[in-house]
Amino acid sequence: MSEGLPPSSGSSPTLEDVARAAGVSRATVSRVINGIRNVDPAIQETVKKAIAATGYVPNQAARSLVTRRTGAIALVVSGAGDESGEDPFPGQVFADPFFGRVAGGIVGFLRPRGVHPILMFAETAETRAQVLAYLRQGNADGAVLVSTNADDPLPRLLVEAGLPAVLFARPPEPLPISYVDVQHRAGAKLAADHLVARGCKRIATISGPMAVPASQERLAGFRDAMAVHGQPYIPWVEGSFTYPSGEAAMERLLAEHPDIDGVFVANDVMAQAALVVLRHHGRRVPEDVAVVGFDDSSAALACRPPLTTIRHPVEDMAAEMARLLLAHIEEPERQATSVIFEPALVIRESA
Amino acid sequence: MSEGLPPSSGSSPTLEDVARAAGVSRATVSRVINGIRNVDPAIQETVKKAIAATGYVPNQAARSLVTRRTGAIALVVSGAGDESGEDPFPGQVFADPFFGRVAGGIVGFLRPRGVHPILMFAETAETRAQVLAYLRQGNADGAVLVSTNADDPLPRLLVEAGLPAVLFARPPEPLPISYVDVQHRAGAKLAADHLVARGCKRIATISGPMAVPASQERLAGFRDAMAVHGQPYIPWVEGSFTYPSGEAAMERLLAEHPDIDGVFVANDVMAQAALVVLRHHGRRVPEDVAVVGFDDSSAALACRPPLTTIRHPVEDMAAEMARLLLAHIEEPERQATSVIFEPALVIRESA
DNA sequence: CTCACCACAGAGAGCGCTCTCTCCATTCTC
DNA sequence: GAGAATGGAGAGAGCGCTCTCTGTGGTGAG
Repeated sequence: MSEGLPPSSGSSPTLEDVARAAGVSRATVSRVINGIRNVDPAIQETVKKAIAATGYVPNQAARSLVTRRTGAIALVVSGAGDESGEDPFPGQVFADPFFGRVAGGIVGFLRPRGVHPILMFAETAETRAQVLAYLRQGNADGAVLVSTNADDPLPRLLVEAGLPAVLFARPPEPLPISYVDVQHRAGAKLAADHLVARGCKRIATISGPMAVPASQERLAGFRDAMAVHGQPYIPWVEGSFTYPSGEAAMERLLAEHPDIDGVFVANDVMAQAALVVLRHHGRRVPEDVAVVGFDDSSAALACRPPLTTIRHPVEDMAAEMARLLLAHIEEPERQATSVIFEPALVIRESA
Repeated sequence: MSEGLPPSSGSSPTLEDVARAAGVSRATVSRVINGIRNVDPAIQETVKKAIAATGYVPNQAARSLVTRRTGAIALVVSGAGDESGEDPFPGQVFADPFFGRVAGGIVGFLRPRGVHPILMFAETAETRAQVLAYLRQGNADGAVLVSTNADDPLPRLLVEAGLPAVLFARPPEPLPISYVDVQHRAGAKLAADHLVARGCKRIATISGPMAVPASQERLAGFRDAMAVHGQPYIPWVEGSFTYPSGEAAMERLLAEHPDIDGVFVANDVMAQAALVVLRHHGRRVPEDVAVVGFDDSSAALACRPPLTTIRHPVEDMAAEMARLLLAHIEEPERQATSVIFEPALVIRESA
């Protein structure tokens, strides 16, 4: 059939092999593969047959070398800022449904575009350097960064290195970098308004860690809205977004304010814990104490009773992050932008 | 200082730039970077200074082109075998704590070795082809595969393509491919023995989907052990490892066998649902009904009461998968091997 | 003193691809 | 019907790196 020798066995066929099989030049095969420019339909057909016959697959490394694109992006979970040499692996990160939703949103957007995320963690100075080096080596074209810590230096490092990156949540320090976020204050206001509308009189709140800007916003938004309702003083305990911290916070709240009849908890995981503590103390939800969470994560549905919460469109936000990142990669001079999402009240049974 | 021109601004410095700055050849710089062979210590020092001065970072694409290694591996979650053109993105996969543990174990092992996993999903014939093409293009050196479905064709496709791969769980059809697994039968026996030792007399079980070999094994192991204890007939309802299926299964079990006093549930997520249903029906756990789960996932601790369960060393298994994969990449002719882990009973409060 | 040997460093050939530039054959314009 | 414009294909120069091969100076053996 073909007059060329079969491609040297062992290694896969190259463009050259296909070109020989099709009786055309390397350049023409390349054009057909990349679907560009003017190639005679008949020749196109011949080339496609040759590709199928040889079982040709383009070599990504060779392609990247000249295009300076890898078609991969890094999904970086950046964190605690533990500056010791130690590098405790944050296995629990994956356990958080929040991370799962982010990953899901990103993969959902990228997959149809043939881009796949490379999972990376950066907890220490050393691993941050690793991430930076990894990107500068051209292993990925850019990064989507989910920072769990306010004083994470990675966003700044990425900007300084001129690497395309998009953040989840507004960076604490002003930085020319694109990000997506949700209107935390507006969400907290929805919770406050709902609790007040329900008739709750003695309302308290469990916040997230004050080191996280989102926590500050939710707390401030909640307080502001409650002040508008005539309640400037709100009992408040700080949690850390984890289940145990939610338990502890709710216990403390009940001990200090046994008469509360409504609680706004800054995320669903802590709210789930709060529900268990309330039941344990014989409080009925929502009859005795109404509870509103934040996030509308899978935890909200696993709660008994199902949790009334503030929907945080994490998947959409994650998809938007991916979209912004691809845009920045495509157009390096593009200005940093922010995309802010609207939260929404989701009424279930806990309030 | 250096006599060469500064590297052309805009693009990053190359080996050539460093070589010029150090006054040596490209080959020598390459030797220093890769830490091989005999290079005069004085020259080594000069080269290192030049690298620091120029801010040189090796280009991974160029390196991959000649070494035929990328230093990346694919973490593939392969699934439902939905052969329609549709490709419903399995967002819920991430919600499953099991997946999180696998990812955690793999990242924990790979990260210190500078390897990062590329997250991929393969649910349809089309996406399976995508994964295969991705690997053949040399985007990753091999794959670690977590299959959620028994008749997943991907393992076979990987073997046929001669791509290094390691599976989580034994493949249903015999295949020359390495895998890790746990002794499901032995784990189920631990559960059976524990329930019997507790004094349970009317024991039932909720299994996983029969399409999954692990589910079959757990059920068979449980039945065998119970038969040894003189109870050959065990009420049984099939679930699908999800929370709602656990709810439904427990409801049905209670309806059909209201007098049961012990249940073995084939995973923790369904056990969590079962606990809620039991409480809802006024059954005390473990006083009225003892419950044993399987996996020892994060769900086990989130249960009230905390779940007695069978520990499935998922993280260790995932790390072993990664180890095996790197070994196969290193040594392509290596024989396929299996590594089977021991389960263990973890006694908490539910039984 | 000559020769073999070793330790190093440089030269240079690719790895497989993209993309510009060049060239040729048409078709169009007047 | 001559010249210009245009569609379509090939030639060839790299992209940045690794690695083999070659070359050279210094050392030990005979």
